[in-house]
Amino acid sequence: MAENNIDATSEAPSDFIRDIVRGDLDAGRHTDIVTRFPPEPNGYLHMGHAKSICLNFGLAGEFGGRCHLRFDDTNPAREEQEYIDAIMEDVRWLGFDWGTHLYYASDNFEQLYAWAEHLIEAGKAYVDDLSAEDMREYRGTLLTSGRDSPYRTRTADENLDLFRRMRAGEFGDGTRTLRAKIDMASGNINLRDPVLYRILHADHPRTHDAWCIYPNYDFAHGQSDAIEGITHSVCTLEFEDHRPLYDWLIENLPVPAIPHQYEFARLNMTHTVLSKRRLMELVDGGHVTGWDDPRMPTISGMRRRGIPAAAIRDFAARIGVSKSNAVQEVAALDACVRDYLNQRAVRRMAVLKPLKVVIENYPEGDGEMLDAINNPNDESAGSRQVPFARELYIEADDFMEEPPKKFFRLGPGREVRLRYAYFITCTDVIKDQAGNVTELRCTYDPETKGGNAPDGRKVKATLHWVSAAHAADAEVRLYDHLFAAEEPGVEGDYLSDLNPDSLEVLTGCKLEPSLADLAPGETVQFERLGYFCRDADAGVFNRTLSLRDTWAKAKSKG
RNA sequence: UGGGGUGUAGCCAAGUGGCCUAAGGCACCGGCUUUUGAUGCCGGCAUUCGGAGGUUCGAAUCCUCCCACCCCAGCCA
Repeated sequence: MAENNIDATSEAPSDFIRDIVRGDLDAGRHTDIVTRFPPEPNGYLHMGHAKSICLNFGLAGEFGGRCHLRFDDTNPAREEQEYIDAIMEDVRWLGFDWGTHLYYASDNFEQLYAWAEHLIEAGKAYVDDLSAEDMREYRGTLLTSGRDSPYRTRTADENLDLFRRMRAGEFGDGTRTLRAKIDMASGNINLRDPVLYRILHADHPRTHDAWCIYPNYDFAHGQSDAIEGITHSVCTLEFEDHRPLYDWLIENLPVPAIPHQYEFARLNMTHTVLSKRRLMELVDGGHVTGWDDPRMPTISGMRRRGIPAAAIRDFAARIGVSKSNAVQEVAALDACVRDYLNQRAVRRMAVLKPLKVVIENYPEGDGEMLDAINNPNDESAGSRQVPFARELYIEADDFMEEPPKKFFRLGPGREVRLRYAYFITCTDVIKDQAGNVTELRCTYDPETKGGNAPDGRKVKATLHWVSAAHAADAEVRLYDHLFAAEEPGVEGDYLSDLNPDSLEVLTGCKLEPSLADLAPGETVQFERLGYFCRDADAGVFNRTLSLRDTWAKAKSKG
């Protein structure tokens, strides 16, 4: 999969954000657009972030602008270097490049501080001594307006003095804040004198102990946008009512540029959760093996699971961007993964639940090498040699002693094709004491080498197989939805919706020899089964996704 | 009468007064092809756009009222 960067969807997406950008460009409001992806380094990136990354970098790419990667690192209490590193790796893996435009909100701390003093001098910000509890009380409620803090009328000089002493470390955490002086009666709670700075004696991953006061999101984000020259600051819907504050700060500060904020609906998907808080709980609670557990909707989890970056990009393009709260079915993502892998993944044979087969009329000894096509959808993928011999393994599910009418695989007396090999007929069924089928005795027709009968004889099924003597052993991990419920947590605790069968570990699986040298991280198709990815853990394969299986569906319907 | 949003098929989503008796994708249902019961191909799938009124020759698109759902009361982002 070297050409992971080629997207399946070629048409340029159209949505309200792109309409706005196009309009701004056409009207000459901007000659170049600049966007940004602004993660807080307090966790790993997930599918929801992927949607945002594709939007922001996509916009820059489509309209000839650029997209910055900016860490919104204004809360040292929960940010870590580990997350910064992981985030950069994930964005790059997704296929995007921020070039030299890597920024940190913390790089702006000095400028932000100066702007805070500017607001104080203009009488538009004040130092408040209210405790968090009192401030909540003064803020009012959704239905009632708030009241002015008793400290709201301090003079600019007094505020300046206090604010400088806050920076100097004279006060303890939580004892004072810097607040914008806007309107305690506003219907928009974000405008009821929002906190701009808080005291936090904490070690910051980048500035360490240089500061003990930190700007919060509202004071850092828009101003960082202005400093970087961001033209379109795209965020999610929950920030919609922060926009008046965003604009108020931009208007009241001598910023070098005027950015604008636009909001779109965040991604929701069935059978999973997309919130850093919950994903963190799954990791900390040991419900998964880590942020990169293949069942996680994190970018690292999906990567380990074998999902190609191009499929994720295609998914982002297909679902579009809107303002309506929507829940995407995972099936839509699955379709993107299958589309991509069907075209690109090389085919191999592997038997997950082996059933031994002995071809009684086949000569004993080394056997022979047979030619097998690597990808019927891509001639350039070529072919390979697969060893065939007297003793083989076939999939246990491909045999039934008493096959029902619609089952057309192997059964006593039946003839089927072994892919790229021969037609075989089952002549005898060997069982153990308990009556379990342990081995099949078959005969083959030497005339059918390669898989076709010269007499035109047809067969109803083609089975995958592996030569017993040449097979490599492997552990294969089968994954299912992490959550059994479509929307975890709609009723009760979301953890109670965890799917107890989300992981099935199969050992003693038999692989064709070429699979032994597959590179970790590469996804291939196991014929008739699905797509599988070699894990970094040698000898382990993760199932990316099964193939569509109309037989299984028909069977379950009865 | 707190503020801000959203409502188009099972799930997404185009559409911005007349080529809309409403794109496209996913899902689903048929048929054909097939050395993967995969893939591919063909066909089906909203006389209707949250509801009710109104404006207009003409409305999913404009107006009014109503209904439903989502977000906001962190010194988180």
